[in-house]
Amino acid sequence: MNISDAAEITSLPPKTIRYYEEIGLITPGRSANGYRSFTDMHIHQLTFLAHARALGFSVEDCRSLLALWEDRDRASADVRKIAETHLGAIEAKIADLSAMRDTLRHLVNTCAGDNRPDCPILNSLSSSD
Amino acid sequence: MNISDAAEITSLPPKTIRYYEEIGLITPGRSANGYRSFTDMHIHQLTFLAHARALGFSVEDCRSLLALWEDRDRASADVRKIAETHLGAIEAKIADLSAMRDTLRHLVNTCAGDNRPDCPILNSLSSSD
DNA sequence: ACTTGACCTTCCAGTCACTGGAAGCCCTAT
DNA sequence: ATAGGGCTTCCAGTGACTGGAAGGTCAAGT
Repeated sequence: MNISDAAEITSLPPKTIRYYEEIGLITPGRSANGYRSFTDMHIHQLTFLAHARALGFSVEDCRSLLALWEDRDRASADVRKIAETHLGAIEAKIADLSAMRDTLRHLVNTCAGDNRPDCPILNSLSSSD
Repeated sequence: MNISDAAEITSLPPKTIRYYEEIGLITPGRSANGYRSFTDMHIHQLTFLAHARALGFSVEDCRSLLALWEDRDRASADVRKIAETHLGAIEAKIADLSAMRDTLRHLVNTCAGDNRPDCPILNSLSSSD
């Protein structure tokens, strides 16, 4: 299977698949003409990677998760630890963004948004407290 | 005022201040010895930038906001538009992250996290549906 | 046989907003 | 004179791709 088929099946761009090979996440074979050749195993790996990335895991986390997935002697605790750490990071990011959202919402709501220059948004950004 | 004083006052790293000059956000003068020289105006600008960045505005948004701030004939509508767009982006990001968080939380909660290899997290990542 | 067009390949550069580090100049205090 | 700290510039790296150029390969149509 060539790269565009793998791309279609996994919904990953060909560029991304090449990148994953470059950083050693997958190692597809090569056909006689030099084209990458993807087997079902590679498709499974790419699907796994796509799902993990969609959950926001870093590529390095994905590397670890993929290794655990392929290790029949893994402990689920190792997987869970990675997931918990990531979950914590996501929750922290949500908290940060929520604080920004609240502040911004307030500022947007108090700004007239007309032709006049007075603007609580700018006032807030320039205030030193 | 030298860069380390400006950095302390604004809580911005010296490197960041140099970067802001490099990309044309600020244009501090130079002392005879070649050191950057920061006036109150620059401190105000840097403070403004630090606040805007803390609210998640991109550097390019910051450039626009700074220009509006310094334009006495601005329309607050222009400021508000930038803020609204950014607010929308933040809300979208929160929605994305919240979906990830919910999925991850569920997976983490259903994973035993012990020495056994069975792991709903890996099962979920490898499932094709 | 030839051409067209869609594939595929590699390699280089750019994204965003810094951040680290090296090499070297400047200033003050001892 | 020297030691230290602060300042300068420049280069490279971060994460995870993404765009584009230059060129090889393949199948179909004429």
